Amino acid sequence: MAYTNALKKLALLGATREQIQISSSDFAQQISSSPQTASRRLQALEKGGLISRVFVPEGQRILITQSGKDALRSEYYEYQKIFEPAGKEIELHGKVVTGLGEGQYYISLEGYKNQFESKLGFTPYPGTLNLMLTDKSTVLRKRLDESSGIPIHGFPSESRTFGGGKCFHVIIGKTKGAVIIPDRSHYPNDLLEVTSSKNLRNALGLKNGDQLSVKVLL
Amino acid sequence: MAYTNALKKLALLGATREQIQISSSDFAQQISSSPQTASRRLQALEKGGLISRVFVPEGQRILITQSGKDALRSEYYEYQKIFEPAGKEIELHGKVVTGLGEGQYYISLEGYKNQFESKLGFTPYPGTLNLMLTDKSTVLRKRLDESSGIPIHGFPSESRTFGGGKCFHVIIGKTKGAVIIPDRSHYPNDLLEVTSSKNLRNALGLKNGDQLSVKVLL
DNA sequence: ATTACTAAAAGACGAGTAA
DNA sequence: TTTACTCGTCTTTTAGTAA
Repeated sequence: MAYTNALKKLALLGATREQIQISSSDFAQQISSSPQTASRRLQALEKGGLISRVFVPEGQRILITQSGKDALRSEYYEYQKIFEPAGKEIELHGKVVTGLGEGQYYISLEGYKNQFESKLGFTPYPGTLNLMLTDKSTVLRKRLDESSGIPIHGFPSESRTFGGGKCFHVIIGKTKGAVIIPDRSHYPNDLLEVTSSKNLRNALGLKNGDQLSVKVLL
Repeated sequence: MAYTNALKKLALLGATREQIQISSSDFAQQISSSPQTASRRLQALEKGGLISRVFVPEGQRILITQSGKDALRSEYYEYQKIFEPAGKEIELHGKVVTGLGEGQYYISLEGYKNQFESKLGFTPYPGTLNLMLTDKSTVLRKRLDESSGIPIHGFPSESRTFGGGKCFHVIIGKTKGAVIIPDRSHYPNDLLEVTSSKNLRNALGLKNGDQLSVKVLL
């Protein structure tokens, strides 16, 4: 994690999104160093797998790799933790959308329902409220991945095995509920599934497209 | 800015909010260094005015100063810029509140009105929509302080001088408008004043307490 | 136990140079 | 022009020691 500052500069130049073209001497100015040091930094970042490079006559084209982005993101999380009030809840914002209707099915299964009742303290209404998160909140939401939350265990049935997941207590205005995050690796990360003892759509008078913000308690 | 990592660690230990007690050797583990280096870092941070220290037999009590917090915040902003989509707009969220009624008065003054018309491209409705920002958005809003925005100049009148400020284009759902930020130093930073050509309350069917998110274009 | 000094070891830096 | 090597210098770190 020594060259994170150089990596940050590259990111600010847009290298998280697209290849940027830059020479060692240009980059030297960015990080206030000599071209030699700049060159060394880029070598080190490449060696560490944080960036990928292609050389062109005018310099090099640089793109930050996934693991580079991950490194930056974890730095970002640390600063978020510093400025997050109390550091114990995060606020997510999005608009109400129609879900896939899966929530209704899963929540009504005994294997899940019992766990929700004992671990969350309420019997979930059979049906979830789906929020399409804003870009900003999608980034924030990833912090839930880092937190263990309240684990919901999977269980086998006669025909198939139902996967596990985790949930978090959530407050929607004055209403209590929970966010459900399945362990499935390909779960869309801009979708937030919220459950409560009541039908949230009716209780809050929500319709598709309405904006809503929820406070997730870590 | 060399010891920003040590400062970050202190912040993560809670030293932005309260004095934390720590010894050099404890801190050494936090920053993966020897106690000597840890000690020197703390000295350097103190010398730089980023932290204040009180010595106790078991070690020292450390609190991050305002200028230390500022340094951290500007780091935070940089990471926000990286993960902000397109990096050109920020999303603020808050709830509708009743303003002081000042907006209505000021906007109708010729000296301001003419500037709004020429610089924003619309004639503002005499009256502003006031948003009480969430904690999260209050932090985000500070990025507007760093950006120059569209300057609104102050002007003298017969009786008094009217101060200047700046504004930013803003999108509320599908409606265009502008955020107005006066230069006054004691302007509350959790309040966002939004204007548009229409009466936003009526146009969007808003009432006090309603949640609303707006996209501010930097 | 601390903090913080001094001095040896390690590491990083930039100038010069080759490709 | 590049990138990236070597090499001498300077900075930073750690170990040891004192207070």
